[in-house]
Amino acid sequence: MRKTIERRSGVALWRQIADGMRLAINNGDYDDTGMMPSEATLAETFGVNRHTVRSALASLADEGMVRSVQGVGTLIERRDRLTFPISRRTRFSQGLGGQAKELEGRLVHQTIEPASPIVAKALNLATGIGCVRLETVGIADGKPISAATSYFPADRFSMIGDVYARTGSITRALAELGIDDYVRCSTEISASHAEGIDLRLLKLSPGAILLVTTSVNADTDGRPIQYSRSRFAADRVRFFVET
Amino acid sequence: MRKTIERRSGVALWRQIADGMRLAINNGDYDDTGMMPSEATLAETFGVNRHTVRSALASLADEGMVRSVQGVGTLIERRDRLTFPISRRTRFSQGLGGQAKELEGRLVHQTIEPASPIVAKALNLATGIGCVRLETVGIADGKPISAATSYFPADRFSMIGDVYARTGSITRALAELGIDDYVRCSTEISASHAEGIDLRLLKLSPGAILLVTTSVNADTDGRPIQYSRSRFAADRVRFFVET
DNA sequence: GCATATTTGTCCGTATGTATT
DNA sequence: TAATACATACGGACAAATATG
Repeated sequence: MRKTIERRSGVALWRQIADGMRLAINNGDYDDTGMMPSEATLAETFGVNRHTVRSALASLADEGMVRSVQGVGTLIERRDRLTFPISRRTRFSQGLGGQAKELEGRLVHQTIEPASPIVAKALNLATGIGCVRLETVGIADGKPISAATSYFPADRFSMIGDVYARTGSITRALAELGIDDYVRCSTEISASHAEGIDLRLLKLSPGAILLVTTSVNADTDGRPIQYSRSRFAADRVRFFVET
Repeated sequence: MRKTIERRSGVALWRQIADGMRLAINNGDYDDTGMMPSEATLAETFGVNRHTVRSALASLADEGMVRSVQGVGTLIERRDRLTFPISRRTRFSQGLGGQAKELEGRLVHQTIEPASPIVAKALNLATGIGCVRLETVGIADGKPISAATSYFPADRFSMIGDVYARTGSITRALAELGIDDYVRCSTEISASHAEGIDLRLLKLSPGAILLVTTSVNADTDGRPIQYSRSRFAADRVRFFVET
């Protein structure tokens, strides 16, 4: 199978090749052997010089995806894409049963600020009403999966940052604050290149892709309680919508 | 607002900047004036030379996003990210009401082939049963939005390729073949870099992002009739899930 | 019409990164 | 490892088109 590599496109050949190989690995293309083809074979496949393939493999090795062993070949170290169900009952920490051994939510930052027009509309508040903003990172088996910015009405949830920091879960934090149950109203999904702080929070390399969800959760009375924008490392997750 | 541009990352600065500006345009950041800031301002914002900004703008002009006029500035020509609802009633040609003037489905290729294990499982058939495979492209206002590979059981839908080629719509093609109504059972969503034929079909440049959906449609009796893998140009669409 | 500031377009040269042989 | 070719990025200077008062 001959891959398409474009020159003079503003993307270095080695990066295009690295992206292609990462895709193939996550796709399970090399699952039978657990190894990459030889550098010579890859160079032939992509139609480039072996040096260029080596640059691509070095980049993948850098992010822990593969490991090259002299005299043996290039071993695949990691291949995993978690499946997140999206439904009325969507929670970060549930629905992943068995897919990850350890789940953790970490509070990066919290502030109280007046609601912007967008946040106000989503939470059904007047613009300028105080909101708690949480910056959080979701971690599965020690690997950062998502970075999220969440807004809660400050009148009802002024303490949620502290509780979340202690419990590591929005669901548990809301439970302590009297919300036994809540539902996902809507989810908007898009994709973009990772930028700025997300590169660092999610330990991504430039050019990496984010799956971005914008969602609203409401209590059982239908009152909005949380507006979030979550950025998922696209090569680690997929979403599943049952309709 | 200072954007993060990474050097020595394997992605040319002008491309990172072009991607950032495309994102901002689609995000509506410049809607008040309908123009980009001056090249000098952009160069300052991104912390690069004006020539580099010009390369990025040239690339955006190339894809019809902006148009530069000497002495005036750089005008925004197009700003569009279609919102696709995902629900039990998901169809390409519906739910886009008003978002695009002209919608079209084009048949690229069709074959009849035995069902692979994955296709067979999705369509609830035995492996090896004949299936019609359609390669299609969805076009809105003359711009390719999605490329899709669809499988239908050949016994019931052997003619669907021809009907689709004539009608330009899966829904209408199924209607002619006796399926008045059908529902979306499940949708899986992921994202990856565009590769190979998708670059050409969707007229994308390397490094572009795809939103990939894998879905199953069934008739009203619950029998699966269509299994599809659709690749959407991520900078032209978003998905919306109501739950 | 005129002068001036602003903005894009084009040219020069130089240094560095990328890819091949 | 070295030599080569090309793409990328920067800096500066000036021309051409447009907007403003």
